[in-house]
Amino acid sequence: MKRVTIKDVAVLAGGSPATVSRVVSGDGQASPEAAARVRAATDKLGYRPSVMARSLTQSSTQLIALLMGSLRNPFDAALVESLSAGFFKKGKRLLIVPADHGDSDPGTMIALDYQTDGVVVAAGHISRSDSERLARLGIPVILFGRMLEAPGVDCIVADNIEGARRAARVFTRSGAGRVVVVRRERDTFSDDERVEGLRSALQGRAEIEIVKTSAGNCFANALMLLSGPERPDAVFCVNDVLAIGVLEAAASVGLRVPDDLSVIGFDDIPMASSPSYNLTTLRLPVDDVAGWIVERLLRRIDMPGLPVEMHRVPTPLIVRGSTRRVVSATTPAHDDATAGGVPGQPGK
Amino acid sequence: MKRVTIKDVAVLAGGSPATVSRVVSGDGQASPEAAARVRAATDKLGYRPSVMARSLTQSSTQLIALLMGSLRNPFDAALVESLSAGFFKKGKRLLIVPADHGDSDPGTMIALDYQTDGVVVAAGHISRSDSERLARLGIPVILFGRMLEAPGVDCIVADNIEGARRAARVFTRSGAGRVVVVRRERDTFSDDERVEGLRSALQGRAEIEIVKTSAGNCFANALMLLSGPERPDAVFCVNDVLAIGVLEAAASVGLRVPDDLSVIGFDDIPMASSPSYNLTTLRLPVDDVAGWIVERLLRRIDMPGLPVEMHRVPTPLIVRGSTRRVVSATTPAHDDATAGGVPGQPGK
DNA sequence: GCTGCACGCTAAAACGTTTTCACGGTTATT
DNA sequence: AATAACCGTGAAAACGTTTTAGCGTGCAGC
Repeated sequence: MKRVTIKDVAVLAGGSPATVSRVVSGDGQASPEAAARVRAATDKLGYRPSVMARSLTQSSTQLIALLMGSLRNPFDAALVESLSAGFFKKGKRLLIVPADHGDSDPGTMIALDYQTDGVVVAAGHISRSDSERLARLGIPVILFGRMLEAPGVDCIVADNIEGARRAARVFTRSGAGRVVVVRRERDTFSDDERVEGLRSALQGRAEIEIVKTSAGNCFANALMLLSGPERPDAVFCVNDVLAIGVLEAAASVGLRVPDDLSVIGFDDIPMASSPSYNLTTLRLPVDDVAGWIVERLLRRIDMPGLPVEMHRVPTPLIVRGSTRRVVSATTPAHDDATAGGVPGQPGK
Repeated sequence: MKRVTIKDVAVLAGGSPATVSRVVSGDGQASPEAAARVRAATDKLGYRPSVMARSLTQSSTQLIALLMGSLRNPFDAALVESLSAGFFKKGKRLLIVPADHGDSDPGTMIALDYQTDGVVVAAGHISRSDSERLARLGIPVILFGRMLEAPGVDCIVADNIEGARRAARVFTRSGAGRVVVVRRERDTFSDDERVEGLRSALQGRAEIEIVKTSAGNCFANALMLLSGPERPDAVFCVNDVLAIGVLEAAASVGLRVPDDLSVIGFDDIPMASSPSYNLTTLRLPVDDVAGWIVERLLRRIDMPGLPVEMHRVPTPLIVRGSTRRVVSATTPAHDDATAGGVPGQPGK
């Protein structure tokens, strides 16, 4: 019922709390006999130091706040899983903060309340002023999916523009004249970059229309789009979930993919490679992203003075069955539609 | 750089730390003027009480440990999201502990280290001895997906047996003679119940074969199964992800669903209702599960003496296109294949 | 005009650690 | 042989809160 404290261990081991502390932390020096006695006592009592008490005297709580939004998109779920495993291995614990609601405050507050060692914004949002406030208090922040220039804030973002360009090249090469871009309702940094990248690469070569939709309504919207009079030749979706909605709508109205319609997504979630979708997409490698975040945050916690880093993670084009294979005899040299390498499957 | 403490507020407000504490906690009495001065000071300094320090004197840390395994299955991801939102609304924070590796220790340890107010085992595992240890220390535990009789441990489990029976009824009614059960490689409490429920309901009416597979290999295994000489008439899968693998294999070998093959899954993940799968399944209502867990854990934290509760959540059959519609003229009375009600769609 | 009481507040103890400081006792250096 | 360096240890301070005990003050009741 009552917690076993360092004092209990001390009296059982016949020493002082200081000695016990030194033994369990492993740092300080203690005589072999004392250490043995302490060790025996801790084992017998099942003693575990209180992180709460420890973090009073030391600065670190070993806690990382993870701002996350919805996990409905499998990519986000995978990212959270990968982050959680990565940090856990390094002895850091994740405090999860739902950041759905656009308000950025909760994350900041919790980071302060719990004296978090760092903050990761995985699928949520945080305002500039909040991140600056955290940085001022010496709490490092890592942003995923958004560039924000602020002291102490590192960013990691997919190479959206180059990815979108690769998609554009696939489209133009197969002679698409009408291209539709499907994006989420809320404008995000990454989505903006993706459509802007596509638009700039398609400049003049194709007519572009932009459709905004939620994941839930994507099927219905795509249905309307594809059965309308001005049917597109190609659809670029800002993520795979939307792309799958489009594929389903296409199947539903009897359009053949890729003959009648090309579709390209973004992320390369496991579902994208399932036989019934077989979606061409730009891969956003989850484990690379998570790995970078973990490593970078730990390094910055170690040395807070580090200059900020803006990391772009490459987005290789994964060619599957939702786009036409081009025979690549027509176009002369710079054939890099399949560039970027295809390093293994997304899942394990 | 330096944390603003209650003392800083006290000197600025011209009072003592005790007064400040009483004002911010709202509990104690303080004169209106003093309260105003304190309030002004906290605002000006941006003071936030340290949860760490607070939990030294009080018992509660407002932390809940969440043991979770992989989030690859959308159901698990949705559960974590729902739990996180639910607890957050109640002022509790979630500490996530990856419990993939079968070892149960990490969760227990972390619960102790951080003096967690409670533990939720969402998609992981915890041993009997560990949960008993936690209970002995006054840390409530809630188990999802597994029944474990231990003091202080509440359990919530899907009504697997009744669900499986409903599936069995659909199969027998459409005259299935060969039924295959697809389950995960690792035996879990829920999976055991599901196959046992099906088996007992099918007793003598059909030949049953059991196949174990991982989600990743499900497609390949189903391919072999369906193209073999003794093709089944119906497949019952222990979750929707597996069922979708089977559906894809069926499509791939040219089997028509439901004419040549009936398929039933479990969970009712959003994907199951997508037009290309249209999977008949047993719904496991995520938000109900999460809601019960949140409410139950909070109540038990409030009053630790509560008798343990074993909750079964109903699993209504959701009839879609992967099973044959029976005209229900043949069978006499107890036609409850579609019983249990169909309360709305799974996602929002 | 005392006693008693409620009120507003402060000083100090407590929570469970880590860490600094000091103190003997060895052992090494001259 | 004296001094220095070192090692193992314990007492005590510190971390930022909450809470208990106590201390004046002013007001009502006798």
